[in-house]
Parts: sequence; structure tokens; C-alpha cells
Amino acid sequence: MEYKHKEIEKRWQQRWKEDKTYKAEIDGKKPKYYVLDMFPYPSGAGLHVGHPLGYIASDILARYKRLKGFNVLHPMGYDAYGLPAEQYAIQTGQHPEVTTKKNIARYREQLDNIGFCFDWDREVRTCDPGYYKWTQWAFIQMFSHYYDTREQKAKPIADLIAHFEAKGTEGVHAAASKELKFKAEQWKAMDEKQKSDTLMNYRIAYLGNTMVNWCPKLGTVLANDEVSEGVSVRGGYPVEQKLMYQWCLRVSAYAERLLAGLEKLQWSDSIKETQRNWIGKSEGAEMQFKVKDSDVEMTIFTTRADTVFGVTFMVLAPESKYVDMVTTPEKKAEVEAYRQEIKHKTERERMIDKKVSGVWTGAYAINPLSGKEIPIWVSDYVLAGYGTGAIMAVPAHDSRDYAFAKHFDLPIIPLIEGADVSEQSYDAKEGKVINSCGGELDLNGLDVKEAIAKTKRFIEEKGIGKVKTNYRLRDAIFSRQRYWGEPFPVYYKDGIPHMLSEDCLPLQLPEIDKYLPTETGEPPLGRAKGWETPEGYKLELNTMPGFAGSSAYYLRYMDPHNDQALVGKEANDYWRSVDLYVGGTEHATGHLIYSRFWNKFLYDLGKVCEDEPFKKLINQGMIQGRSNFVYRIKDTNTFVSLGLKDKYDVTPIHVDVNIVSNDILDVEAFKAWRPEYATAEFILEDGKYVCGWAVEKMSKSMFNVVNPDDIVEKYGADTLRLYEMFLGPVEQSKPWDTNGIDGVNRFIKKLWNLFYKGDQWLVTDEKSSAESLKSIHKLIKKVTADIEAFSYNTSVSAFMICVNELTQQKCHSREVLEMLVVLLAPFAPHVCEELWHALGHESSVCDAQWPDWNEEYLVEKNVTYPVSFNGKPRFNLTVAVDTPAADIEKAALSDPAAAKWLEGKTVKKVIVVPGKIVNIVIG
RNA sequence: GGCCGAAUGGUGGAAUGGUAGACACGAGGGACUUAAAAUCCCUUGGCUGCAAAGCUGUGUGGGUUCGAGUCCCACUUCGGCUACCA
Repeated sequence: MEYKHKEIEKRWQQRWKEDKTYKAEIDGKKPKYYVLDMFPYPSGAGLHVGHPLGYIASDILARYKRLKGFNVLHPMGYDAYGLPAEQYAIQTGQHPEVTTKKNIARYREQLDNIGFCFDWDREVRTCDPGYYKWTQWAFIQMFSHYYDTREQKAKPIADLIAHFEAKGTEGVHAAASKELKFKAEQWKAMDEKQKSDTLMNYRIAYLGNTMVNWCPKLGTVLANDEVSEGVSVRGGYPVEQKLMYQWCLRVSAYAERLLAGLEKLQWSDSIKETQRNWIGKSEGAEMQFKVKDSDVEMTIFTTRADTVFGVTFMVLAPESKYVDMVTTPEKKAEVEAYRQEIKHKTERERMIDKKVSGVWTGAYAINPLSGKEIPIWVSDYVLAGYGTGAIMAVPAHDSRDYAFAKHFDLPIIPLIEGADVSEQSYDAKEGKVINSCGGELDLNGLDVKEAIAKTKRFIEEKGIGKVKTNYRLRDAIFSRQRYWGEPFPVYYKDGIPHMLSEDCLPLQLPEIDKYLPTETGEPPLGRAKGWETPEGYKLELNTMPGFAGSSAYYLRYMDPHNDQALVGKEANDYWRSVDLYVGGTEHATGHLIYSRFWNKFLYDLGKVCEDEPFKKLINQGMIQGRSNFVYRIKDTNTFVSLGLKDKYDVTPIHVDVNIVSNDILDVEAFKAWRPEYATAEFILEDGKYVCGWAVEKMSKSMFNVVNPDDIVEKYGADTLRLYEMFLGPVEQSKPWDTNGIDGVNRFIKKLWNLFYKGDQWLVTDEKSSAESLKSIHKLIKKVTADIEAFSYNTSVSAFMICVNELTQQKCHSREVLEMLVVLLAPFAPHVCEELWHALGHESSVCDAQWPDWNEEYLVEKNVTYPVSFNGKPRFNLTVAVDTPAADIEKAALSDPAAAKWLEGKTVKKVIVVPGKIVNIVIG
């Protein structure tokens, strides 16, 4: 029997499918383990070898946990709504669903080729009405709840209404867009529209005016993680800021819980830190500044209350509501001109152009502590969206204020002893405070931290301001002016939004004739005929963003066919939450925040039993491409090999990596690759054409895309799986390099040769030798530890060592080989299944039991210590394994080899590390 | 600017503070073969040496330690994320 990967892999993939080998069902007798991959967006390009890296790693863990006796849930599905399918639809008129289905079929085929143990009966697709019913349902729940800041949880909006009826806003503790104050009578006097608008201020899903990332070219709003450096990630079109009336989710209400929840998660420090930064908690103070000759009071936010005596001016964001309130009539035109100028700059222009700009409003404010008059400026370096959109500027101790002060020649007052502010500001929060005494407050001589605390106490006592915690985390904008997304379960009656009743769900996405906005500028859904309720009320024209469908999909996998609930109680109580989540770091501030928010909300409603969705997170690294180059001599059709290229004037040209092997060009394939190369000539080295290489992003234009299907075809899925793991630590980014894959392929053949020699079956029932038992138990110990630690590259090495040892030992013992097959099964399931059955088993190797190692087989009779003098190893000393440390020391000193080193020297110290080393320090 | 991570042979990468370079690729040599492929064996960080052996060596400079690739401090370079967040 020869190792024929194609036959073997096809056969077992077929059997697994027929037998539903990987079907997961609730089983109270077994502990559960939920392993999840971030589901892919099925793009038209299909998978390249980088994509399955994380899937292979999680697949290994899923299979391992199953062998360890866990009931494993390992599902897969598709994040099916997305811009590319919609863009394609606009260009071609092809319905996005058609494109998406086609892409999904292609993805499925590619995934199946690799032999994953997904339970496909649990597949979800976000664009499936049976699925998005629950996305719509969750939205209705968010609309119908508000966030109680005292109880720190979501509560029914009806409770809030009852409170308003009874006491107005008195004693209300609710997360809100802005602070409102009204009495019960005022509430009762409101008409329906006013009440609706008021409640929008509190609802978790609400309509509000927000600055959004607007992409005119795509005709839609984009999420922050869909924008990079001022252009859209998809398409690279410019993005501008625009104020729009949009559906939003009050994610900010959960800021503190999202921050606190990180503590108990087994996520990498870097991703937790990224989330902490994104949430951006900052503890400071809000302070009131009166405007001179006016009754306007401006509220500012600062974390440096101690620097209030160094405030030499104030700055307002151009969009700030205070600008109109304070600007003097003679400055009006100038200020307005500046605001217009800023408005027309895109985010990108603002970033490139870091010039200091601003304009004086003509007004002065009064420093509440020193009583000094300070000018009020407007500048775009102050952001409207953070804090109050107004700051007190302390140029001596803030670099941005410093740059502004220098540019406009404003005074700079140093407040910290020894700080030289002639060239730059001193931003550090340390040192002794000076120049800070006025009125009833004296901070001089205090440490900065003490001064901050003292100032905070003072302003609270005097009613000048209050201690305030700010979060950078903003509410999520939830509307998209697109077709290919979940429709909102919303209709409008007299201009007031209402939710559809739950039994109308799912509200299905209607068919439309074109996928473009309407002539009147409405979103594409404006084209849908009969897009209204049976009563004739207009339905919402926006659709939901990409993260809507991906925020709770992990819950749906637990109970994917339930039409009564997102997830049934029984299923949720059993599967609870994801034990291991594998995916890329690019979702750190998008999906991973929104999912946590979504889950916490459902937790507040008692719909799910765990507060956090993903217990442990592993971020697989990115696989970069490894491009190959040929060197064409200028103005010729002659190509020169890498080693000789410096002798000519050459142009490097990307060449398809699939016609290069171990950096050697397949010359005939190259000639056939492009018509213009058909007549190409070559200058070879040793009869070969050697290509150059470089690490670049894996993309079609670099001709460095490697399709897993090609690898599977040539070497088999098992080789691909092992090789991807062998490349290096899963979490590390690395270039794909097909050179080296032969090594793991050889390993599988060597493994095969332990079982077969030609057609001869080699396995015997003879007693295993001590050395083979040692080899295999060493392997069990190593692989068990490595899998738990996610160190798969060293596991693969351990397998290679073990197989080499067994080959050398000519070990064909059934006992040893059975264990080997079980251990390797998570990594190379096909060949192991084949060998497992060849060993006479009826059931799948998936149902075998993970072997335990026995230390006894690993124990050495004798131990060899390297004996060192002053840390340099000099000779080896072999003693019985349980020799006491003192006797090892004695043996080392009396060994004849030691005499040479001890001659004429005194022994200062002898260090014996049991089992490891003897070091003799001589002087 | 902020945060995080990395730096070890020709290459990918191993090393609970204890013989650096496991394992694999590549390269060189050899066996088998008419030949090639496949397979197997040997060598492979650098320097000196016929050899035995010795010296040197984990980005740079310091430190802790009997002992540092590993821990601490400073620096250099390269990646990733994030960014006028007051």
C-alpha cells in the first residue's frame, strides 16, 4: 500500500459527511467545550493559504478536546452581508444574494478540502431570514430598553415612562444623550411626538443626530473600522464628516462594564489594552467658565484641574454650540469663514495638513479661580465629540496648547518647578507646583497628583465644577444607506418611529430593480414597491451595518433552528459561552466590542446566562505573501538569474509564485505564462534560473497568492494542515513560503512506512520495546502540554522526532502505533483515520481516547551531568538517577577529569541543580 | 505622539535563569541507479587547526546572578495597532 493522499482524504471526508461524525448535541453527561472561529465574509476571491491558519489551529483544539472526552461545539457560518457584493450588484445588476451564495459555495468547497470537523448542521448565514429575524428582534429589545446607571443594567423603557409620569426626571438615573430636566406635569403635557423625541434621549437603540463617516462614492455611512486614513477600506474612496439623523446604539452606556469585564477574560494583554484605549476612560473634572459681559457659562473638561492657574486662553471646537453664543458681532464673519473652511476639509486633509489654525471669537472668559480674563478662540484641534467640545488651554503643560500659543503668540505660564517651557511644553504629571495661588486656593509646593485632588475637592465645594469621568467610547452608528443588509423592523406613523410587533418578524428584505439610491437621494430601499406595513405606514429605508449580524452569531450556533428564541434556555444553559475564540486582531475595536456590548445587553434581559461571550481569545497572525521576481535585462527579452543580475542593467518583474519551486523558475511554464514571454531567453546559473524574493501583502497583483486547493491537490490536506502549523507560532505573522513543505510531506510518508512496506502490513502484536515506549510517552507528554499552550509548531517537531526514533528502532508495535495515530489525529485527521481503521477499528479515530503518559517510561536509570568550571562545561559525569545532590558533588570533585581543573586552585562553591548541571566555581 | 510586540545561522524557527541553534528547509558530500526521480547516510553559526581541540557567538551598551537569548535599566532598528481624547 502506498500513501495516496487524494484517495484517503476523499474517502474519509465522504464518510465523515455521511456519518455526521462531527454533529454536536447536548449531552449532560459530558463537559462541554465551545471552540469558535470568527466566521468569514465570503469574498469573490476565495480563500488563500493565509485564511485557514486560525481554522486549522482551532480545529486541532476541537479534535483534541473531543479525544479528551469533551462534548465539543465547533460550528462555522458566513458573515454574508457586505459591501463588495453590493458594489458588484451595482456594477452588474446581479442580485447580491446570488453572488453571495456562489461565493459561499466556493468557500464551503475550499473548507471541505481541508477536512475541518465543523458541525455543518449548525451553519448560520447572516442574510438568512431565519437568522436575521433575531438581529431584528434584538434591535426591538434595544429600542424598548434604557440603561439604568445606578443599577448598571438595561431596564424596560416602560419603567422610565412610569417614572416620568410620577416624578418627571427627578431621581432618574439613566444613560442619556444629553441631560434633560422636566417635571411630571411637563411630561404629561407633551404630545406624542415630543414624548417620542424625549424617550430617544434614553433608549439603547435610538435615533439621533450624529457626526458620521460619510462616503459619497459608496453612498453610505461607514463604521470607524471601515475607514482607514480618511478613505474607505473597501474601495479606497474619500470619507468625510457629516451630521446625520441616524439609528444609534448606546454602547457608551456600557463603557464601564466593558472595561471592567476585560479583567476576567483570557485575552492577550495587547488586545485588552487596545480595548481599554478604545474605551478611553479618563477621570477628570468639569469646570464652569463665565464669559465676560455675558451670562453665558461654558463647561469644559480637564484631567489637569491643577493647571487652572496656567490657563491663558480657551479653545472651542468649530462645531461647538458655544461658538455662536460668545462670538462678538465684529468677529462673526471671520469665525464663520473659519468654520466653513474646516467643514469642507475632509478627515484626510485635516490629517495631512497639521498646521495650527484658529480664530479669536473676540470674547473673553473669566478664570473661575484666578479671576483673570482670557481670550476665547476657535480651533479644529479641539474635537466636538469629546468632553464638552471646549477646553481650557494650558500651553506650558500641554503640547497642543503650546503649539497653538506659540503660533498666535499667546502667553505661557509655567506651573511646575524646574520645567523649562521655552522650547516645548512639559506634559508629564509630576513635579512640584509653583505659580498656583489665588483666591482661596493655594497649590504651591504640592506634588502634581496632590494638586489635582485638592483642586477637584475645591471646585466641588465651591460649586465651580464637578468631578467627572469621561469615556472616549462613542455610541455605535447603526444605519446604513444600503440595500444588502438587515432591514429595520421599524415603520413611521406621523413621523414617529414604531417597532413592528415581534410576530411580524422577520421583516424580509424586498426585491428592488436597481441597487442604487433613488433619484431623490433616498437609500436603495426607497425603490422597493410596497415597502410599507399592511396599514400603509412607511417602513424604514436604512438597513443595518455589518456588525449587526456578527454580534450574536455565537449564540445562534447553540440553537440554530429554534424559531421561538435567539437561543433556547436549555441550549444556552448547556453551551453557555465560547470557551475559545480564534480570529484576527483587526476586530479588536469593532466586532469584539460590539459583541460584548450585545451580549451584556441580552444578559441584562436574562436572555443569556453569561455576561461575557468569549472567555479565551487567540489571535492568529497574518500570513503575508512571498513574491518571486525575475530580472529582465533592459530593452531585451532576456532574463538573468538572481546571482548574475548585478552584472546587467535589469528590471525586476513579479512572477507567479505557482510556476516557481524552491525559488527555481519553471522556464517552460514561464514561457507559457504570458504571450510576450514565449520567446524569452535566459541566462542561467548551474543550469537553473534562480528567482529573487520579497515579503509583501498576499494579493493578486503581486502574483503571490497561493490557493490552499493547489497545495491539497499536490500534497494533501494533512500536509497542508501540518505545514501551516509548522511554519511558526500561530499568533505570529509570517510570510507564506511553500519551500519547506516537502519536510512535512516526508514526515507523513515516514509515518506511513511504520505501517506498510510496499503491500506488506508491518504492525505486530509483539511486546513494545522500552525505548519505543519511552519515545511515545515523551511525545504524549510534549503534545499534551503544547496543545494546551497553543504551541503547535513545536508539537509538529515532536511528532517528527518521535517518528524518526520509531523508524530507527524499527518499532512496529500495535500498542505504540495506536497511540501515535490518536495523538496525530487532530493535526492530520485523514491519514490517521485511514491508519486507525487499518489497525482494525470500526469507529472513527475521533472517538478514541487521548492517551495519558506514564512518567515511569520517561525516567532515566542514569543521569549525565555536564560538569562546569566557572560556568564553562568541561566534562560529563554519569551517576545513578536518584543520587543525592551532595553525592553528585562529591563524585564530580573526585572524578579524574576534575583533577586537571582543580590543580593549584581552590574550590569556592559547588552548584548542583538536580537533574541538570553541576557547576564548580574555582578561584 | 501613545500603546503593544519583535530582533537568535543562508531560511522558517527551538530553548521552566542551567551544554544556544531542537525540528525542518536549503546547501555540500556520499550510497543506490545506465540515468533521473524517490529513498537512505554524513557534514552544515563563525574563526583558527591536518587533527585533537581552542576561541568566539542570540541588535548595541550597562546591570543583577556562580551562571543571562531568557530578568532589570538605557539605546538602536523593524513591525502592528491607535491617534489633536484636553
